[in-house]
Amino acid sequence: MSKAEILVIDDEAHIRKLLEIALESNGYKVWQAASGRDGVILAANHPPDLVILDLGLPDKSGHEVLKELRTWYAKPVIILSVQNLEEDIINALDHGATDYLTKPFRPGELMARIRSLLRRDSEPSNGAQRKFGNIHIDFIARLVKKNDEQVKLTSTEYQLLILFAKNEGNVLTHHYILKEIWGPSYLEETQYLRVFVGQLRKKIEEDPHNPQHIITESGVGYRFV
Amino acid sequence: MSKAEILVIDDEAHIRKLLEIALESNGYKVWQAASGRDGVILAANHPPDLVILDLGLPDKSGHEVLKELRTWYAKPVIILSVQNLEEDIINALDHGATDYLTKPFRPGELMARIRSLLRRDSEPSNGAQRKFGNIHIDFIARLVKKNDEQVKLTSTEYQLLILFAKNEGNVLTHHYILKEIWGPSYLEETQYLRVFVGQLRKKIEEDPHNPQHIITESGVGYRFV
DNA sequence: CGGACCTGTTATAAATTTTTTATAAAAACA
DNA sequence: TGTTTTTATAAAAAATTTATAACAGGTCCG
Repeated sequence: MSKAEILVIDDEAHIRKLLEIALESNGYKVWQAASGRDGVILAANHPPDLVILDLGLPDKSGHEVLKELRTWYAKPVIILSVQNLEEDIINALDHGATDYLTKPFRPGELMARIRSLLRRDSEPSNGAQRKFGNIHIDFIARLVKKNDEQVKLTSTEYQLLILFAKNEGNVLTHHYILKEIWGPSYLEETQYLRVFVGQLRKKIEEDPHNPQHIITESGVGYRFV
Repeated sequence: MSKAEILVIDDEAHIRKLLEIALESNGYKVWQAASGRDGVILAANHPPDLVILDLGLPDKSGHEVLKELRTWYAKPVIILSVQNLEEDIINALDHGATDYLTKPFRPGELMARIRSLLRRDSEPSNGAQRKFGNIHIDFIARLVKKNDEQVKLTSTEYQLLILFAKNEGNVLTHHYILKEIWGPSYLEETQYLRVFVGQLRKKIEEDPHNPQHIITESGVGYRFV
């Protein structure tokens, strides 16, 4: 694999410099933007493999940049923020952030996370398939198998499963799932989600009444494991 | 790390002098303000790493200064008070004070508290996950582990734990917790808190009857360590 | 056209969580 | 010490959230 390219969007010059040094010494190619506007333009002209985005930007809030990016950009976005607010984390994750660090952070930890995200991101593309216990997903063939036998999923069910698979282990909020699958005007249609989660469970769970893969987090959302 | 900067807001010149000597001899850079107004302005122009604030100020009460600071300032604020009024202390803690001392105080104790607060503030609070002894919290995955095994928390229990974790070591008053979790109209529902603290203890404490993490501060609130 | 299939919708049962109540235990206080 | 206040815990009732079935309407396809 050639050098992974990483875009840093941060208004603070010293943070950009710090990240530049750390990232380049780890073999990444680094692009930099000092404002949200520049960052979005740069990302559009030259899509990086990963974005590091500061929430506290001068021109537009990081949340806006994230939202804008996510209209077309699918790769990992790591959020930096001075705050350690659960609310903020949920909000950023709701809008598609992949990971989250609060300043001050240890560069070593950031590097570890970047490695993990890039690894995960390159996995499905080389094999284009992943396994979750007895569930096997082939992204190219758009095929799902449970215990080696093919499972027939409808379009919506498949999208839902892919979304879960991409976020293995994390809780996905109702709002986030609804926004991703049905669109932003369906945020309150939690019942759709229940119905489709039910259908998906019937097809991929060994015992749908006692799900091992799609775990419900009451009051919050679902978690895929 | 470069010198931590500490702002002292106190109208009594001899106290300021005492603190200046004590703090500088401990390697801190000291800023001083003799009035609440000056203190707020100084803090805004040059955000310090920690604020020491006297409650008995001539122009505006220390409570007002604290409130004003807290609209944008997130770092530790240590309250000084001549009186040993429980009410006053609780009020200050309710409004975001981090710790408090009553005059006369021993400089050694103040230094110890400052060290502890600054250390905590510069810790690798990566935001994504933290450890408190045998308790491990992953904010991204919204996962809590006790001794490496997953603990299932309800939404409210989790929020409560996060609030505690964010304020490790501080006393959180009943009012403050209730306001943060249930909202400002639940300030008097202390019983809710008792029930949920009990549930949380059952799940995360080794011995719930002899809690090591969630410590009761009778008459005041709880402290998470 | 008719049938199979999928999505969206509604109704209702089941499960979980929160709130309330009661009472015992512990701590603070005088 | 005895009294009062505060806290802990269990258990109930209430409220909320979730699961599931059923069905209407639309679409696709032969």
